[in-house]
Amino acid sequence: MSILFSRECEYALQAVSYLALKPAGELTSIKDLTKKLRIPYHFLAKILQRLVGKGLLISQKGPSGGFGLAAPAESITLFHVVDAVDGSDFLHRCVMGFPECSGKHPCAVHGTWGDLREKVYQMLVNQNVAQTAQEMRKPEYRD
Amino acid sequence: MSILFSRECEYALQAVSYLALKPAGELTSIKDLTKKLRIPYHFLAKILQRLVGKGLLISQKGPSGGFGLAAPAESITLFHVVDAVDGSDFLHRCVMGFPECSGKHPCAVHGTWGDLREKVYQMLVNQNVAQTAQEMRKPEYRD
DNA sequence: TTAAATTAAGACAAGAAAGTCTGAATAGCA
DNA sequence: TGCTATTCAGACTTTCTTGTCTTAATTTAA
Repeated sequence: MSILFSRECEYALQAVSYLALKPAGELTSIKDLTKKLRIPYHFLAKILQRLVGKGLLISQKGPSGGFGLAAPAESITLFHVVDAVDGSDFLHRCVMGFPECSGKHPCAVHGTWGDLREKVYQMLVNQNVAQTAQEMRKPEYRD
Repeated sequence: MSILFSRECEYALQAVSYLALKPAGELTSIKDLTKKLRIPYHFLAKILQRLVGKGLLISQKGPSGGFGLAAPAESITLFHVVDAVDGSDFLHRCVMGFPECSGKHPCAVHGTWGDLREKVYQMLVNQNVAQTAQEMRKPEYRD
């Protein structure tokens, strides 16, 4: 299966949301993150490094080092994260996989899916990680 | 990446749509199907066999054998095909991958995604393969 | 009854995604 | 300085998906 985003992308969304919960400037170690989220340590490390490379996160080595948002949480949308990890091809591909499907040669659900896809896009663009962070305040995520 | 359905599922949707174009009862060989759709022969064979197993298609061996729909095209929806191949987990999973996300502990986009997902479901249920078959009448798919 | 055309079945291979491990680099601190 | 905690980088492994191949079974028709 495969629900819109790769596992890596889902992890990225969760991790960035968690970081958005911390005061700006505070760094969080991978160890801390894996304790809250249930994401394999080394896999998460790789994902965070990639997000640093994309400019979404900053990092610092050494004791009291870790990762933090590179910009205010309000300014980072879910789409920024998705685009950095999975890219945005899903906004263009035919849902039935027809290579010929396009505005000129639409498949049977081209229009319907196009509308829905646009709404998914709006959802991702309108939601910033300060908002999704609220999720992490729930009891399931507390120490 | 991963746009909602697996490659196998996309191929299944295309193949069933193509079969829906033929008069009821007429059988189509794998060779014929691969000529129109650009799907690897043996992979398509495997997919068709699975659809026979699921009761969506019928098959017959030997010369002039092949595959055909097991029911009237109007009665087979896209959802029947998707469910047979990929299952319907995508109707339940959290789009951000939070294991805890549910009606009781919704994530930030739980509601928004729930609405969109329901619309995707409606799209699949309301579209039968007689309708999607029309797509295949277009010049790109003619001999 | 034999030959040809087809599906059936399942082992195998290649590729991609997910996850693991190790060693190096860096930073803080005693 | 040297110790420790951390990220960085990349090779490696495992698992899943996608695709290929081979052989058997079935059907039709000459």
